[in-house]
Amino acid sequence: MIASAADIKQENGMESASEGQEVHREVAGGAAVGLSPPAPAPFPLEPGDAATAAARVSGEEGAVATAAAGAAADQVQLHSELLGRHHHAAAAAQTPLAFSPDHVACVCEALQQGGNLDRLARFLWSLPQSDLLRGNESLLKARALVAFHQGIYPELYSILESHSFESANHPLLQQLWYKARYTEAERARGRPLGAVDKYRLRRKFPLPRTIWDGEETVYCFKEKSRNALKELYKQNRYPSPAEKRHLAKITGLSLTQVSNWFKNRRQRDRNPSETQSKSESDGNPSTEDESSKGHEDLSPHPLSSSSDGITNLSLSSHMEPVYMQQIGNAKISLSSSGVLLNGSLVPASTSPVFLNGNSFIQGPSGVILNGLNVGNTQAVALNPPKMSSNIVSNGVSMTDILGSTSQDVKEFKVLPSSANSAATTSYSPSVPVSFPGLIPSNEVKREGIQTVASQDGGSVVTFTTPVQINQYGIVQIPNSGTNSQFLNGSIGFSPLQLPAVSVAASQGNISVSSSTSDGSTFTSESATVQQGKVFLSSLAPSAVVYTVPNTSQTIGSVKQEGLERSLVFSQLMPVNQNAQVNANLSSENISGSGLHPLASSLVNVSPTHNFSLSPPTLLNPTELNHDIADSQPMSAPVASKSTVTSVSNTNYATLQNCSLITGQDLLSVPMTQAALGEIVPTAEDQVGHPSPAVQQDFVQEHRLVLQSVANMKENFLPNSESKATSSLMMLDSKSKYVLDGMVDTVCEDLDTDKKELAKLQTVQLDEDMQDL
DNA sequence: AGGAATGATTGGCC
DNA sequence: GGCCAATCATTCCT
Repeated sequence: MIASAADIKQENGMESASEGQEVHREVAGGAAVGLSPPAPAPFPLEPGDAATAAARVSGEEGAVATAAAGAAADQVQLHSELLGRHHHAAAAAQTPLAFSPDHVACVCEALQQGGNLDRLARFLWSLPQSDLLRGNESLLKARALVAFHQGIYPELYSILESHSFESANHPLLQQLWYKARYTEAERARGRPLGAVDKYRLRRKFPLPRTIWDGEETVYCFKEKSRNALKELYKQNRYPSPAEKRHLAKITGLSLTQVSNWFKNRRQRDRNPSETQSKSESDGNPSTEDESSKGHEDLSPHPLSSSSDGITNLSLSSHMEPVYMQQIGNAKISLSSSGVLLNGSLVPASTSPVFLNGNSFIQGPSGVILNGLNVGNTQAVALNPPKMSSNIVSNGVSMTDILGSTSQDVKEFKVLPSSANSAATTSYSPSVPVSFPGLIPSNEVKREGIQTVASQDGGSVVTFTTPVQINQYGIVQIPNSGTNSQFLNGSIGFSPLQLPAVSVAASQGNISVSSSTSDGSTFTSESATVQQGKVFLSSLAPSAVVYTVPNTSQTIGSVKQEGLERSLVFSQLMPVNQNAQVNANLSSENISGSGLHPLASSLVNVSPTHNFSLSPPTLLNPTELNHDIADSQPMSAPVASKSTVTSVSNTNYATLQNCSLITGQDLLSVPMTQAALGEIVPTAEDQVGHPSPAVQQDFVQEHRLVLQSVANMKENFLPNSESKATSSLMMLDSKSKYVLDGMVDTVCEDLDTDKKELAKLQTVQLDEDMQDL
């Protein structure tokens, strides 16, 4: 058994859990079964028990079980009973399934969550061979668990190596892998293994790429995480709690780990004699201490960028940062000489800030957008051209987002990292996004100089003309560097604050308006893209499409009002006032380890953030002919601290697939079965949208809905076709996760050579429940 | 195996 | 609750 966090770390190189409680919970949970000493011999299998097993799971875990899970279990019971009668007959293999593979997967998940591997084994035993061979990931995972439990390690290795698992399942499977190796070695040696022994075993038996994103770790920390820490350390040796949280989220580390890192770092810098590794220290003491205070005020995410495929440009009006999501692979170059975004220096030349399509942290001089803030309100790109491993899995660093791409069409995994790390929802479309052409090489020019002044004393970013969006979707803001200001003692740019920008897309047109929501001093301007061109025109300040209401609420340790609040939106979604999106993938609230590793495929969505958008005046909802019938009022408070809404468009078609949400409407999140996995596209160009499993508790109070509006096509997308379907699935009874819905959106663009897949809108918000 | 590098923990202080 | 110094434990390299 894992006895300590260190052990966890040991067992799973990818995992660095510092929070002992979480670790133990993990051990005590689903993983506990898997990690317990394998049964010496296969337990008697009684096919008839499979039903009871499944049923009992839902019953025993009734406290958290959902009706859906129960129903599934019932079905399983029926099925199992049926199979049980005929199991030993040759006909068993031909016995038609009483339920779909999804149901089977659901039951597997439920049984795994329940921790009863014996029953799981019996259930697997009861399944027809054809099902077992089908390759369902949940089934494979279940088989791996059973193999481990039964001590059939060769089979375990074979399973793990034969299928490329979703990254959400990696932590668990990695533990199985290592634990099996350890156990084998222990048996061979006849004595317990020491730390060094285990380490050597890990080196000897590296994880197969099927359960590992390939990202190397050094001392348990991934290099990207380390770089992010170093970058911030250079700017600020004493990050504020908010910054730490953000950093924790972007790095996938726990808050404790981040704090420890800084603490150790400071200590070892103070005592160079102890450690020769002074090299990391930036040797710029002048920027060290004083920067922290200012940071705290400004750090909260003016500009954030999520990894692959999603770019969040924060255009904030004074206290209300707004994240605007870039499309496709668009890059935003703020200056030629590099930009320090809220405390992080971003050399533009060497460390491009990839908004939408690339990691925010790259290279040795990683890019931290908005300093630490990326994490807190981190938007999650759902439509990255290529998805990387997600941050969300237990103990898996969020920085994974930069990493591997799942082969699978859909990869949606949200698992809190074991140590309060950030949770991320990611969605990887199977179809590459063809961004070029999305925005015609025609210029998007912004003429005139716009100066943005922040009322809260924040940084001011002045854009000199022209702002251009080239054919590659790169937004170029010349001379921005010269106008940057040093804020908070930070070197480089202070948080980028821009007027709120509203974007409405219609039939290839993009209208962008920026204005102040609250009488801010920002000059209102609007940009309209028509037929490939973007026109920026001044608008009355009142003409705000996207604004974040001024709320004076402060959440958590964030003292600055509005700083924690951020709105991330894409051109896709005009959102009206009162529309709220509460989607919080909170890792801190729900530690990955606290969750049963087995439930790794489930998505945690916890409510911590919501955003309120003021009604756009630029675009009249009626004009857009939006029709959102399924909208539901949200019970969540309108004003919350941090708000992150991320909607990603990666292609032109996506832009067209806009949804306008009116006042009381809810954003509906397309839910697919992430855990159960198989998204069945209805059309060739249809992209299944992985949907986060919403934490049940949260779902009750907050409905996160991403909704695609079909109506848009009439006005804007004559050729596009979108449809949304929703379904409710309950994934597992124990983990309290609910697959809230499933929405498949299809967008077909006839204007393009290739049909574009509609992208999933995602909302990821994350804020600590603890703060609440 | 030894030692450096690094993350985590402990106890004290403010 | 955060920071510090000291220390322990693990990771990594040789």
